[in-house]
Amino acid sequence: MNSALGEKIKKLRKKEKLTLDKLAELADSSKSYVWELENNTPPRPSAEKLSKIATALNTTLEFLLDSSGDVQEEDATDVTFYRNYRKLDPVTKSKIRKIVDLWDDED
Amino acid sequence: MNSALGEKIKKLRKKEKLTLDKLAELADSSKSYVWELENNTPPRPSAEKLSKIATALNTTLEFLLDSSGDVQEEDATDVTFYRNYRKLDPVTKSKIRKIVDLWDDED
DNA sequence: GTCTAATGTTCAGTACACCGAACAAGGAGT
DNA sequence: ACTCCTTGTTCGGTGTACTGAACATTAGAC
Repeated sequence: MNSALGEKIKKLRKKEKLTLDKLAELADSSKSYVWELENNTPPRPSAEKLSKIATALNTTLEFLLDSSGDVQEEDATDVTFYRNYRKLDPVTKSKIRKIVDLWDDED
Repeated sequence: MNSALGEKIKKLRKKEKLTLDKLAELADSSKSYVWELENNTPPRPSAEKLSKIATALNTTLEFLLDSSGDVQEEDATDVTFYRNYRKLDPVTKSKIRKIVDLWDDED
């Protein structure tokens, strides 16, 4: 079904210059399974495993699962941005949201 | 391990006034399994299932998996905000990021 | 070319995800 | 009380996630 997942993982792993073994270690997994993820793509991998793999690859689970296109060049920055944003207090958040809404409207 | 996951799902489901059956249907699952998720908490549920459940509950997988505290009151808005943000073009994104960084610095 | 070390691939086995269907417990009527 | 309907719970079975260890391949070094 989701053969894109494997491609993404492999691509990101290469980008980070990690071996199967190393990624497996970082993600608390086994290299054999990481290999299967990249090539055979098991139908329903666990959220925990994928989540660990995602953080090891500096991306998010949501990105890995998203069936939409690639992009990913600035994915890492987007992720950290969101992490920072979420830690802000509600008031600041809403201020930011308003600003973004302005940009979002023109079109 | 993660008994918080079950609690979160149950809480959110009640909040959305959904029955086990309804949530299962929305999330393409079975009520028996949703029940297990809420009570027995299986050790490694699949990312896909949890992801569908997350969207059915208007939250994100990351939030469900996060072992940190609750918050969640404005989780829904945060989520949609991030979804909107990601669709913006890189230039606009970086402008916004700069703005947020300003707020992030005071502390 | 050979040797070695690192990386990648395969395979068999155990534990569990996930489902359908049966069963139990409310709850609202009468 | 009893009936009906909705919701929640239990249980057995099938397929597969995930692992460790064996095996294969590649890449240097000599």
